[in-house]
Amino acid sequence: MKLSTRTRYGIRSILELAENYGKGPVQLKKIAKDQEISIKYLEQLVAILKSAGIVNSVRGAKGGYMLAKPPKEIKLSECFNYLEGPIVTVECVEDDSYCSKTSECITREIWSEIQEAVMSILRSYTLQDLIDRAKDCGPVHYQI
Amino acid sequence: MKLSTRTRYGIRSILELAENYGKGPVQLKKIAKDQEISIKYLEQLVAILKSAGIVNSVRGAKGGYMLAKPPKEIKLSECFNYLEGPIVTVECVEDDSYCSKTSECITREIWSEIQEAVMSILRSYTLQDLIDRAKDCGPVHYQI
DNA sequence: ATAATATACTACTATTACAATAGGAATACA
DNA sequence: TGTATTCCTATTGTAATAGTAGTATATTAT
Repeated sequence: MKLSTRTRYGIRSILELAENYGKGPVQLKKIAKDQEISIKYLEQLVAILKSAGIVNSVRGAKGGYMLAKPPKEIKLSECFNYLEGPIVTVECVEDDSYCSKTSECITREIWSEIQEAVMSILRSYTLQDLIDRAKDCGPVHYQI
Repeated sequence: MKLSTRTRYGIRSILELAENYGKGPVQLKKIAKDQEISIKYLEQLVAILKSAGIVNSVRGAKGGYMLAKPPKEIKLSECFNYLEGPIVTVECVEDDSYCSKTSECITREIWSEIQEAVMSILRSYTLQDLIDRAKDCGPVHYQI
């Protein structure tokens, strides 16, 4: 149950965009340097976020990326879902028809419970919450 | 964040042992058949549980495996930890020295929170709870 | 004793998902 | 026109998971 680098890098990048919300596009070159991530790998991560509608892009010179909505309106759960993929501990939790016994399966209930607990925590934070808390405690560090 | 088959098969097997607690050893041959798992693969999973002290074994003809303690005294969290490995969303959650910024890192707090939520759910169930709930709702199904 | 049954141990192979690299096309600005 | 940037897609590398195989060792039953 380790987070993938896709999720870790992706969220670091989103937070950098959140800090710069309203200040025009941020180039991948800058994010790559700040976060010490390969720019080519970053391109792919950001593509996921773009197709998810979380970020917008401007092509060409002076282009870059920006959040599609104010940080206050983006929940951590959204970002997580697209980067890490839907949290599915076991298939049957999402797909009733995966197994004929879902309605009577005890373990399935527990995986559902866990999944819901994780999502509920992620839903409770917006990007704005994160950058605010960062400011409260001094310099911004996103080591996720 | 999908569970490995190691965890899924492992817990299914443990539950079968829990059902048979006090009735002498259960052979892998039987578990393998009941749960539709390769017996050779099962050997390895059970070896993990044995070295963890969760199950005991009896060698030779009429041998097999059994829980080392009553189902009531085995928490799901224990089994999970040994099978899936410790839940570590990011390294820094467990290892303060992993990063010099842990004390000021906001995202780290959130991963800690999630990790603790998952563990607390797993800690709240014993194997006995699971087999009891199974009996409440009819035939026993462990499709985990 | 010997045969049958079962765990114990160790090595190997296959498959998959993740991580990262690479090259070039399209777009926009100056 | 040249430079900076995103966009697209193919390829490769790497590590973890999943599964197979063979043989050794212990116990029971005949």
